[in-house]
Amino acid sequence: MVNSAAVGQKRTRSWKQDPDAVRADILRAAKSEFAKKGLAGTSVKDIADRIQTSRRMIFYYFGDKEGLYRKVLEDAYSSIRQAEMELHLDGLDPLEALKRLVEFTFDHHWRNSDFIRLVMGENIHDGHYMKQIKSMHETNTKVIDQLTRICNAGKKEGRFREDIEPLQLHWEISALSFFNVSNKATFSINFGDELYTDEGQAALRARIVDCVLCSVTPKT
Amino acid sequence: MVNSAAVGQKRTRSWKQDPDAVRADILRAAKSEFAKKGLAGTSVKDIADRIQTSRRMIFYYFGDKEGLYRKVLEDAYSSIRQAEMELHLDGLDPLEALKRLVEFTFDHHWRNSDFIRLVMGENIHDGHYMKQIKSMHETNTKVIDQLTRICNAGKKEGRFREDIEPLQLHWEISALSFFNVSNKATFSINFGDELYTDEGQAALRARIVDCVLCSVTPKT
Amino acid sequence: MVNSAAVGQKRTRSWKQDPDAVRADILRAAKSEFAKKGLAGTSVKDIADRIQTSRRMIFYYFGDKEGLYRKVLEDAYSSIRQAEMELHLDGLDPLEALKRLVEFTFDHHWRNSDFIRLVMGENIHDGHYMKQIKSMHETNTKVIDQLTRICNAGKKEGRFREDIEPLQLHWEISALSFFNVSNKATFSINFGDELYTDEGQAALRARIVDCVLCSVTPKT
Amino acid sequence: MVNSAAVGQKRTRSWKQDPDAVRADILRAAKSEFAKKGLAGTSVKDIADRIQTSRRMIFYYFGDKEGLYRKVLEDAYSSIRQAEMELHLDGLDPLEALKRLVEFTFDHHWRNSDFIRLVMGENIHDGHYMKQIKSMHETNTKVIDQLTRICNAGKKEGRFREDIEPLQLHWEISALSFFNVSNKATFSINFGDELYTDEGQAALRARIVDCVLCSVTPKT
DNA sequence: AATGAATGAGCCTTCATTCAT
DNA sequence: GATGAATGAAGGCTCATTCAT
Repeated sequence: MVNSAAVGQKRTRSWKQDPDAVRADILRAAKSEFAKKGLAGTSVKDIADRIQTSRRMIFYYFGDKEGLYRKVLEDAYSSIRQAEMELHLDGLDPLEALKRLVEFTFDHHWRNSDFIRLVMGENIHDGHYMKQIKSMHETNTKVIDQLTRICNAGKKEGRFREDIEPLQLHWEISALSFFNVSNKATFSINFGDELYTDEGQAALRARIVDCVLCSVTPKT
Repeated sequence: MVNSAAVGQKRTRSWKQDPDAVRADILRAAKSEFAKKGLAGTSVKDIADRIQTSRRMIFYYFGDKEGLYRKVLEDAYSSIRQAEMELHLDGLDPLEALKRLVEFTFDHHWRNSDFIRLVMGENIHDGHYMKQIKSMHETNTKVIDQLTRICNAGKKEGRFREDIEPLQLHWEISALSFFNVSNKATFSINFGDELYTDEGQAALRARIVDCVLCSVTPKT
Repeated sequence: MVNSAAVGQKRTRSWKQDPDAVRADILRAAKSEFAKKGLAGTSVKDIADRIQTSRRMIFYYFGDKEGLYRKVLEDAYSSIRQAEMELHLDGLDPLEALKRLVEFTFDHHWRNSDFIRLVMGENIHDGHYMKQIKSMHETNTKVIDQLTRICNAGKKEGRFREDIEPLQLHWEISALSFFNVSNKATFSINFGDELYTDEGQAALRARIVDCVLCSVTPKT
Repeated sequence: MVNSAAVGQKRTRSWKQDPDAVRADILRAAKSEFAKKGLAGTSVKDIADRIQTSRRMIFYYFGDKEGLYRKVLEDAYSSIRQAEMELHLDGLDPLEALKRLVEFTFDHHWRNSDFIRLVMGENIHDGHYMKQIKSMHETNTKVIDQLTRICNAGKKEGRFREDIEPLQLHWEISALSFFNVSNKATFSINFGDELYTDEGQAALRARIVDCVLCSVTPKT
């Protein structure tokens, strides 16, 4: 019982090791665990047990638990931002561009709930670990730049209200898309899960597109 | 001397205890700790050390750590819902009522960040502990009922779109108000804190009121 | 094998626990282990295994390994100094008093080799932990005061050289008595153990008494 | 980046290696580390990190940690003994020869505190590792032979007491010279550092020369 | 009603060392 | 001759919890 886990299972892979593959394995498992249980709630053993590696390897590659966590966080953010950049919205009709951005964000967050949970965890820690990641600020300004271009185009055409702030707009889109995933559990418990069925999500998606577009449109 | 901290867990108050006061103290400290560090990240010792009580008392009054956590969660929710009920919106102009509800929710979440964090924690656990609290569902339907009355009044007057769903509307108000608090840390790190100054919050508040009202208003 | 130590032996004492006895047990075992293997070389498990206690108790009573070490060190010093104070040398003939002090120190160090080893360990750490013990300096000045009184009496009678410094004298007595114990092992290996037989020690004892007395006596 | 320190163990020198230079580097670093922290207190990583080598190299050249420690110990002793042999005392006036030997030992120990600390460490281990070094006994008898010649000369001239034992005399000289370095830290803490200033050391040096010479001189 | 003492299980981390080329 | 990758075992310490009064 005591030693069943420690001695019972030998778990060295027989196939020749590829360090990068091991690192990637660890990162994948860690992302999932940290997302599900937070930094404090996840034990290094939980992560090691998910893949064919010993706990020792995690420290070998990432120094310590927090180092691993930081790397997970960094990777998660950068892949999100990269995806955002792959939308090519410049040149589109401003309202259409905005619509696509909202839809993309909504869908993307929905498909990347691990990322959302990671961010929730960070907010519980007041962003303690994110502050330590240098690349963060730089990466994130790009998304605002993109939105600024859309707003400027929209304002020039008179299709956007003059007082629209790109940062506020990003906040609004994020809020609606983020909350949809972040609070799924408690919202379902409190109010039933009708918003989280396929139809519910489709309706919600349409609604928030509507809401955002409406909010930027000048009142006649 | 060396071990004063270690054995010092027993440093209890000398003055005669009031059981209810001790319970309340524990709950207060626990709420703050759980909010700040989550269930897993908080140790019973952290809580005991904040007040003049021994760890032992926590088990005495609440059975175990999860029991305490559940109680904290339950109390937090019920006090939030109670506040919502103290708004007397019936009879008001529907748009005015809605405006007040949005403003109230926004302000209330802002002032109760511990509650927000607790809810975030629960969502990380998929609402595991909230499911165990019986009173939850019942309490929460009231807020929907309230909104339903507002919507019905609004639709009757032709001031609200016919396709407005109270549940979606609650979701929308919640999303905007919740995210404002829940993601303050990461949003600030990523985009600066201009949205979180007094002016920034005032602007945001006005904006989401505008956004919600706009989204329920029939298009001309 | 792995679990034989961990699971095999249940080691709760059946007789009612006396906290002070447990503390004392731990301190005794720790003194012996730290003396034998130094701070780094001793594992908390080594100490716990010597007595009928779990590793956990050591942390319960002493906070951490260093806290225990500090306490061991403090106790060792204070009991040595206390013994020194129980010699009543005032009023004796100064040379006789000095002789007795040398003999006492020599014998006492010999009988308390754990103390000597503890001090050696501290010196390897540059006295790092001893510096943290407040009581040290105060306790130790007493032994110099005692020696000062002897010197003053001796000088007044013209039996001690005028240039004798009590601190140097203490250093000299300590050096000879300390080294006898501290370097027993290496000295034996290098030069045989004839100095460490009963006869060898008796001769050495006589010799250092002679040496010290000779060194304080005025040259004719 | 995060794990640069952890995986960074491999940061070896890029320039073509000279095996002897690497060995010497390792030995130098190891001597310093073992002296400062003892065998148990020193980790192989500590040593590797001081020089531009991987932990791996230490095992490559020295087999294991204890092998390295033994080599350090052996080298330290042999270089000390070698220095002692380079004094050419034969033919000098016996008292002068003895004086020079005392002064040399005192000075030499003072300048080689790492050696002293290594010996302290060995004594804590009861000379466990020194016993395994074959060359030890042989090397060390030389120093006694030297002293025997001095004593014989002195006795023949009637300038030394007849009962002086060279081994005891060596012990005495060693004790005073060794303790001066070995217990510097604790002595300073307990009694202030006046003995360890330049003046203090000069006075002490003179005093122990005096003490040793006095102790071998026949009483008139 | 309240508490001091005690504890098994588990935590993250570091250790010296070896495998495999 | 030299090295990057990997590892079993043990390290100190903290955890939520219960025993016994």
